Amino acid sequence: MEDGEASTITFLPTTEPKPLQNPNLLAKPKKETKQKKPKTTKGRQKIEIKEIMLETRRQVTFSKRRSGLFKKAAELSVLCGAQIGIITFSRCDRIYSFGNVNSLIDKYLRKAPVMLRSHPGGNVANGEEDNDGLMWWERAVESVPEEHMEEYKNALSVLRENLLTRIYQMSGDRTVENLPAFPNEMAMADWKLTNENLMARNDRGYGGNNGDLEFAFMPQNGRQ
Amino acid sequence: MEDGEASTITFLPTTEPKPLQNPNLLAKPKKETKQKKPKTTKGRQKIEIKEIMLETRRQVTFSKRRSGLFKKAAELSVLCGAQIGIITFSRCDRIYSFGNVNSLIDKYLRKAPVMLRSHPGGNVANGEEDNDGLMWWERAVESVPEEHMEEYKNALSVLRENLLTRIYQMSGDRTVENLPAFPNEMAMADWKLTNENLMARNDRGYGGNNGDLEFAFMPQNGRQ
DNA sequence: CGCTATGGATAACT
DNA sequence: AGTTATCCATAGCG
Repeated sequence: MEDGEASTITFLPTTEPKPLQNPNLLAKPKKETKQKKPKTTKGRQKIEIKEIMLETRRQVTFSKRRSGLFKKAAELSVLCGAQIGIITFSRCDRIYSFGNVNSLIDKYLRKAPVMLRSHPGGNVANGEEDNDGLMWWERAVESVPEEHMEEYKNALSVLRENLLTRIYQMSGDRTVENLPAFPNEMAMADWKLTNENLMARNDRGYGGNNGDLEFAFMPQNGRQ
Repeated sequence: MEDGEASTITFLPTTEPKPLQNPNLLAKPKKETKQKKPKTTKGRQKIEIKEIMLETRRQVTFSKRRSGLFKKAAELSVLCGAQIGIITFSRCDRIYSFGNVNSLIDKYLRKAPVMLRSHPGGNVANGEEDNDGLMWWERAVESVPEEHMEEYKNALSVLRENLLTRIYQMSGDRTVENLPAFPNEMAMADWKLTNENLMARNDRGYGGNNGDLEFAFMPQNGRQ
């Protein structure tokens, strides 16, 4: 179960029970015992997209729709070869996530790296690496020569500060991020903007030689 | 536009054109001009959930389904008062995101904080704060007294290292995170697991006094 | 990008 | 949890 071989769950067949017969005239003989039931339920009605006030109903809807959302995400991922991660916090702050969120967060943060304005000598685009292939911020403090320690500390301080404010500053680019506190109506507007293809970002942002040093969480070698 | 007041876009009305008439007997008189069109298109067929090989078709599907996914997410967010963030990388690594991803990443990372095993003196759960209310890692390097500089540096080094490995170590809890490289079939299995309510995490993880120091990106005061 | 037919998600009810 | 009737997302085409 360590490498996610899905063990015993049959993931693909579950989506495709595949009666492998003529797909038309699907005489679904389910519940033959009570085949006569002209109109018992009202079926699915249209509901208004507004916060559900009744607690129980909201929880049921949350569970159902979350399942549906994750299923759609899985389908999209498979169909289009995309990586998708979803983070969901319920009202009472229970977290439900889908996909390899950690890896995606890593990738996401890497896409819009923090700019380090001061760092010890040179910039990384010019190949200012250590001899063991590490960027300066990856090196242990002990390996920094004493005469560079001061600026190293400064740079590290800036790095740390950038890191702390990272999350709140990344919105400078073309992503839709200017929500005040996500007051639950903004989601629609968010999707509205999203739907308008406003958030497509193709900034490579890595390996660029713009002179500034870019910070990335993890260069290449994920330590598994 | 700084505080995300959504400016001129009319978000709610757009979702609800709301004919505000009797919702039944919706005689959709669309395209009255060519009302006779017995069967022109084959409509929607069932497709197999398998990677679409034809490039153009895959892109179209990606666009359509991504829109649908984001719409569903928005609806879920509004209906249930949940915070939802989606990160999507297309095959060619274009990123599309939904929701206040930064804030959610912050919250997500805070839910399973990095344990800092060594830091200068005391642990934060015991209220080891600076007099200006900052945790030690938030303080500038310059404010660290000289006699503590050495251990400060060590701790900062550990912090940085933890930060780098953060993303790959967080999977120790009950989240489904053990995907090898997201090889595009795992998504289904992932959703399968998800669907089984295996990823509900109610670890508070914050404010706990387990003796270890917990690291959080940003304690409380997001700088706007 | 629009249209249409249909598969599938799901609100309401057991 | 299971069922069903509805509604909506969307595959396949202009």
